[in-house]
Amino acid sequence: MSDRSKKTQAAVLSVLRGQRGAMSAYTLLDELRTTKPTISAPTIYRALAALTECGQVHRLESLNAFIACKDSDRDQGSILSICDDCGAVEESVAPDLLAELSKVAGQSGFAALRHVVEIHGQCASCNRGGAQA
Amino acid sequence: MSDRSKKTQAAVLSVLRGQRGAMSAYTLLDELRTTKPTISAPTIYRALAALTECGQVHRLESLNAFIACKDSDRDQGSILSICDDCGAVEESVAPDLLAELSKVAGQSGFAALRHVVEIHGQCASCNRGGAQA
DNA sequence: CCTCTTGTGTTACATTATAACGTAACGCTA
DNA sequence: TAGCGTTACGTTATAATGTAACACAAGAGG
Repeated sequence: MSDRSKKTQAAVLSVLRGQRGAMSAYTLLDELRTTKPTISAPTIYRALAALTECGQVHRLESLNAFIACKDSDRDQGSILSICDDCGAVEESVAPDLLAELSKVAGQSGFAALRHVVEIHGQCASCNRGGAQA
Repeated sequence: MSDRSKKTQAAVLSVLRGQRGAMSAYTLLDELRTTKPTISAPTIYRALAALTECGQVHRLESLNAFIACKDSDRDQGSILSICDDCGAVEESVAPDLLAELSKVAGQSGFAALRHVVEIHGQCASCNRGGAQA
């Protein structure tokens, strides 16, 4: 993961950080191609995999999209709140709750390794302001 | 949703019920084509949408796959435990926990409408038996 | 039987994701 | 800086997932 890959990852991260919401891999690709026309889908996916692995990027499973991790909640499972109106995503950290989830699943002997917790709804401003279709 | 659609949905549900784990839409399609060769992807997706809507089928967002709802926990959000080794999926119901999740997200004014809670790990038998790659 | 509604099949395509492989860049050692 | 091994990249190709649009057919109701 030496240097070139770090540069790719940095570029990816930089684009993601410049977005208010989540981006699909191909939107990201289009964006990156404006500055680096030869970049390809596999490269993007490799970078995203590495960034997700080390907790700097979250994959939104329910959107097939990606977002830069805002806080330093690396390696702690996050709770992601997704506004279905404006696309904004908030991160929350609540290790106790995730532990509770593991416990519920564990009642049958299930050993939890990774939590996917995504909450769809309306963010504060969309909720207040009424529908912003 | 009259009659024909119910038959399609019943067929889809029947196939899903015959599976131990989750199925992708296209696996389902292949399966259904053994008895009804003309059935098409859009039809499958329409049926899955209706069944998901009314709580008889769960969509596994992190797998892009579907599974029949086992219990009568309709319309209550489910916690889905997915065994990464054998593909088995367990459902748990814990309304209190989902409410807690809503509360955590709600701290910023977010209004939760739908919870996606999927836990990856190992089921009891895979965990006990060691890796069954 | 005729018509209206509704779901279907078809076609076509968009979107998301990855396998495979040769090559170019890098990093190290001397 | 030359040589060499490693690693990530670009390319190509394709797999997998999902949906828009539209004409047609099946069933419901008069």
